Amino acid sequence: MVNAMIKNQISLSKNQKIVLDYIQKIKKPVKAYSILSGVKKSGINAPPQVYRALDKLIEKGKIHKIESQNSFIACNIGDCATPHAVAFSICNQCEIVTEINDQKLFKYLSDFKDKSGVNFKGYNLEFFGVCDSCKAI
Amino acid sequence: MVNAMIKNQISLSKNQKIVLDYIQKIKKPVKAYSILSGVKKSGINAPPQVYRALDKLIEKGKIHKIESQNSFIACNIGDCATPHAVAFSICNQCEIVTEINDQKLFKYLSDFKDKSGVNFKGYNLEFFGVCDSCKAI
DNA sequence: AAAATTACGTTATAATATAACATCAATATT
DNA sequence: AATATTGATGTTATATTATAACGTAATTTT
Ligand SMILES: [Zn+2]
Ligand SMILES: [Zn+2]
Ligand SMILES: [Zn+2]
Ligand SMILES: [Zn+2]
Repeated sequence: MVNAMIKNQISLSKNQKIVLDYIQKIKKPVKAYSILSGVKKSGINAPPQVYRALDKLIEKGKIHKIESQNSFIACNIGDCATPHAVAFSICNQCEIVTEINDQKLFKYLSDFKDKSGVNFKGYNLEFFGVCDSCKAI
Repeated sequence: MVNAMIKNQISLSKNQKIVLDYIQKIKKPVKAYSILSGVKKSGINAPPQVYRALDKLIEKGKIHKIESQNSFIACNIGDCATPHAVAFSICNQCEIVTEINDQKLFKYLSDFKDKSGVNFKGYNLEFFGVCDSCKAI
């Protein structure tokens, strides 16, 4: 069906919408159990409901997991075409996370080959430093 | 003291040695509670003893944490000068992890500046793909 | 030697994540 | 339309990962 392709790009289930709305509202990375607290009033009661929604939202490129923090953040690029090829900067002081959208960096990493010539489908890059706001203090 | 500099490079406490020996023996990434099981016979009884050793070994560049797996692996480069500037390849099928030692990649990442010109002290990069052995199957 | 720092041992608990199972809803297949 | 398949939900329980807190011991610095 023609509509299937269009629909697949955007269709989110009820719980997925609830969780995504919450994550997008919070501008910072947020942890699974904070999400659970935040969406209890919307009828989500238990961890599996949150984790299932998170998994699907990651697959669909709507959010990303910040591995070094076990936290989740809304995609800042808009439905990342490649949800497993992402880069972030993380402030060591305030722990704010910013998704990096740099085509040159993406190309460099996508083209990278290791010493045996193996090229990789995806990558997760987390930069650590001190953000401008924290530097100013 | 002059010896301090020399000593600091290598000195590990008793528990740190036990944990490092175990991780180096296992060639694959290993999880904290597997380490705990593996070193119980050496007199380490409880999680905090393992996690403390892990923290110090990371600081000292002897091991690295694979964030996407919550696992730990011995440094393959030899006391990484910058324990928080590391890159790995991870096979999606067998989950084997290889530390990448590529000066060009390191320079590229160390020199990287984001859009506001901020440069970062460290980074953690995990590439995902299929390793040669798994491709052969 | 005294003080300060680092490491150790132990108990308990916090925080993160998944297994398992029953049910419901939407979508394809016949 | 009935049936099969798939995806999503609700729920309980449990597994996995990690740290808090406290007292003691060893080591290093002054
Ligand atoms: Zn994104
Ligand atoms: Zn900051
Ligand atoms: Zn290393
Ligand atoms: Zn493999």
